[in-house]
Amino acid sequence: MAEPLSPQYDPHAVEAPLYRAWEEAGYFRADAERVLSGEREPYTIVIPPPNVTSMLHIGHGLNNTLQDVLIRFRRMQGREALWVPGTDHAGIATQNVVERILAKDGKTRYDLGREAFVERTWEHVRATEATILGQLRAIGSSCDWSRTRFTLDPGLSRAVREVFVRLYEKGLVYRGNYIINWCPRCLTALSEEEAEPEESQGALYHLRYPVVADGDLPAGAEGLPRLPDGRRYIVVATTRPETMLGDTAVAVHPGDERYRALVGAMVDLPLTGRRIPIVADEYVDPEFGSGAVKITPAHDPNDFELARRQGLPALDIMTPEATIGTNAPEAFQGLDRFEARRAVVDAFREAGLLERVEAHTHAVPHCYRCHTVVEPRLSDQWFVRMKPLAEPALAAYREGRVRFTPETWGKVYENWLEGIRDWCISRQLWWGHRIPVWYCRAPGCEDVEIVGREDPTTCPRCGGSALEQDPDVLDTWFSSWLWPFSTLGWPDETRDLRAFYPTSTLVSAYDILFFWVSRMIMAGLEFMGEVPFREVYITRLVRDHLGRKMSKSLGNGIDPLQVVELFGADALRFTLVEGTSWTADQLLNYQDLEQAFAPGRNFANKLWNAGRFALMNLEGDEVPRVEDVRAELEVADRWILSRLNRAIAATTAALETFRFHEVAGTVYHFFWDEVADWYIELAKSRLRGEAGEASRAAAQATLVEVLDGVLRLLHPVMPFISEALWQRLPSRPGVAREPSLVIARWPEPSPEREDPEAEAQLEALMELIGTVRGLRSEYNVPPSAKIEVRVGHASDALRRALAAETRAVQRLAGVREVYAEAADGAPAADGWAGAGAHAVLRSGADVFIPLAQVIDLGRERARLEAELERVLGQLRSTESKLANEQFRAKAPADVVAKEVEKAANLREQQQRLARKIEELS
RNA sequence: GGGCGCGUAGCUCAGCUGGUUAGAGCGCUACGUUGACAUCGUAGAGGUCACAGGUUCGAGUCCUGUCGCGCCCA
Repeated sequence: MAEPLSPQYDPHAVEAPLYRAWEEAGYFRADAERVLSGEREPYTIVIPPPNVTSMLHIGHGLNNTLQDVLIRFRRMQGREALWVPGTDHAGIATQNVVERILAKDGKTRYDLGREAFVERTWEHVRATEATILGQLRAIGSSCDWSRTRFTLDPGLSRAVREVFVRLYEKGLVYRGNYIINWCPRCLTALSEEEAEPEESQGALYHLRYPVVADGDLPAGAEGLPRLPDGRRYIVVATTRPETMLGDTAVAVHPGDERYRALVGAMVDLPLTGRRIPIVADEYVDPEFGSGAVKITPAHDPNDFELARRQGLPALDIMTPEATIGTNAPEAFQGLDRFEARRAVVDAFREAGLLERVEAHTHAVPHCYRCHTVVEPRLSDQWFVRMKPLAEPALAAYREGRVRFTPETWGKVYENWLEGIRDWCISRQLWWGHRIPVWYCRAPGCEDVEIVGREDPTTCPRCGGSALEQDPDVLDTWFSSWLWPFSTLGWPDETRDLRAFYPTSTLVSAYDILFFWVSRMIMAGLEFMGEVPFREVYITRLVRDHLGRKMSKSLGNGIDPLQVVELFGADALRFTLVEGTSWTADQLLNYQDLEQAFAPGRNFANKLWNAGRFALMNLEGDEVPRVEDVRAELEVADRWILSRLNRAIAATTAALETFRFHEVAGTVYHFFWDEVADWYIELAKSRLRGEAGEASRAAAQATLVEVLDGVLRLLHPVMPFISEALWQRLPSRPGVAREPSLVIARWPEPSPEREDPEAEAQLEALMELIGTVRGLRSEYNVPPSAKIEVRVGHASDALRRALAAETRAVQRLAGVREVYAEAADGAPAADGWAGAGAHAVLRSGADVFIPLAQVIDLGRERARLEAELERVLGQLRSTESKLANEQFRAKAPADVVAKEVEKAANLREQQQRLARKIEELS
């Protein structure tokens, strides 16, 4: 060993150099040839490309750690593992960020102009992209960096264009004047998914619209209430009174008796001098408010639909900035929509037309990027017809070609697809994929749309060259939905595409299930004819300790790099993996990183020290293989090898079923509770050579074998420390060794190492040691005082374990001498005479510790009586089960047998305890 | 309004197809510098598994309802 290891694990000394070495060795690079030749089965993950807006947060830390766990696991299993990394240009978000930077110098994007602004954005993006990829490396992500992609790369841009053209040609992309979600701050259209509803406390305003009575009162108006001036009026309720300036009708339900006769009549729309009709439509809920609703087609999606059905005009009264525009009365023009609301309400009140105002909570849509209240707006936009794409995506799920874990997300996916609406894909932004559509400006060619794979130069109708490209760009998700195949080279038929598509697993948080996951499935089926991935693992979100979403504005985020800095990447990863739940978001305290991440750091330190101890005891020796010392293996050796077998099986099963919490927990407990707490302790004297060379060699062989196994199991979760320790393990003659854990073989359980007998022996031994320690503690026997222990009625297992591990028992329980009753029942030395502490073990054995000086007979009796009470309680419950004929008749035989055995065991314990109590009386 | 999920120890959470008087980490208490580790060790306290019914030989686990919390969709 070159130099002694420090007693404290220092992740910084280990992580960066190891990562560099792995990368240089090319371990993360996948080879399509090995797949195409049939040599290896592929395992592919495409990263959910982080936005290039800024650095990664802890949620990315979780998501990418889980991907790395999977990819490392499969790589070790011998799959051709490809993890495709990359980033997303994030249209609105990135443009916003750069605009904010410009704003600091008092500039807007218009000051720069489109070209310069885009150039400026590229600068920003190049910097953040590098930061992000660096962060992924820092947490240990084993991505194939040679395949790094960006959604605006030329190749991916070509894919976007190809897809647009194909969908256009199929009639699935269309342009139209529809109502869309508009962000008046970002000044762009948003998709349905990008408008996030938020509960907010608003008001329901009940407004009076006078019915027009030129001469005769219209039929049906007789029952209506009157204004002081005698006019009849109808009441409409709205949460957005300012939109009344754009009303073009009042609607009632056709079956509503109150208004039936009024349909076709006109009302005077207050403040505007306009007259609008009363129409009937099924959409109106007669139970809501007065049963009459105002219709504002240009500013409400439902009203828009109704207006189309009814052939009503739409009157747009707002500017793109959501101030009142020129279609509204002059008095309101220029007011912001919220100012206008107050002004309209005031005007109604003054005119005696405000019936009442009541508090009303409702969901108001907000821009998912800047949180401005979204304004439904009528405008020309590009859409994708989604129904034809959704149907195959539904079928793929229902036929099991794509599976969700946890499977409850499948239902959410299904639900969304069933109610899918067309997707608005145009954005009034500068940053993104320019829409590949040109319009001819020549007279008579106004309706010409030129859509093609190549930029057009002339108009196909007039042959002129007065062409103008659509100024808008495409929704970012219109490029990311192609990610699983565009990153592999599509639309070219590349070898990568053939080798690695469909990918294997997608890991994504639930908040982008609709935005991204579902759409990728649709795109995969449409353009590749196959699902983009076989399985989807949906992660929960990381929140702060108060359950709040982490956000910049709250300042409650956690920077993964800071965690790496403080505790190491392995500690970060372990904490995240261990804390992963299928059903609950993960809470982490940003104010107390120590509390949040210490478990991972402590575990790393424990690993380090156990490894350090082992290495100190192996140094300079040629350690044999376990197979070569089989005859010398002692019970502890056989026990830990058997336990290793179980850990291998459990870890593998947990990884295969995405039970990440169990992956971490299994390795943690096996290592800490069994290897460190028991095996190493049991083996210490042997490793020192106190039990002879053969015993020492057997312990060394076992120790190396167990460390080798557990480090392999640990590697996907804690790649750095596992590799650091594994590299230092001594090589064994006849054992071929991979150059790195990254590409080392994943362990498999070997049936011949299963050893229930050894497990039984160790279980009995651990119980005995635990009991003795408990009694010492009970009577405050100082750690330095060596005591005597007498064991009676020991089971075979315990007797053998005691014989084999006398020295260990002495050390671990602070025992001078253990006297075990012989197999033939001959009493242990001095029998049970004198004052002392008594116990009865589950294994049926009696324990007696002579403690004449410290024992308190009354206390001892009370303790045993409490113990007896506990045993009796269990015995009662067991016996009542057995006394129940239904139980005997209906419960499975093995369950009954277990209860019978348990009862016998408990009865034995009960008798022993009773006898001891009697002896003390 | 429709749908999904959660409520288990002071805190964060396990508990997979119903079958040990319910577990872990952190925190807490007592003791401990035993040559791997005080980022540690040993022992311990701490829970009517939200509540009420039901199914079952048997319910933290399945069903129904109630209360509380959260999310998604309209």
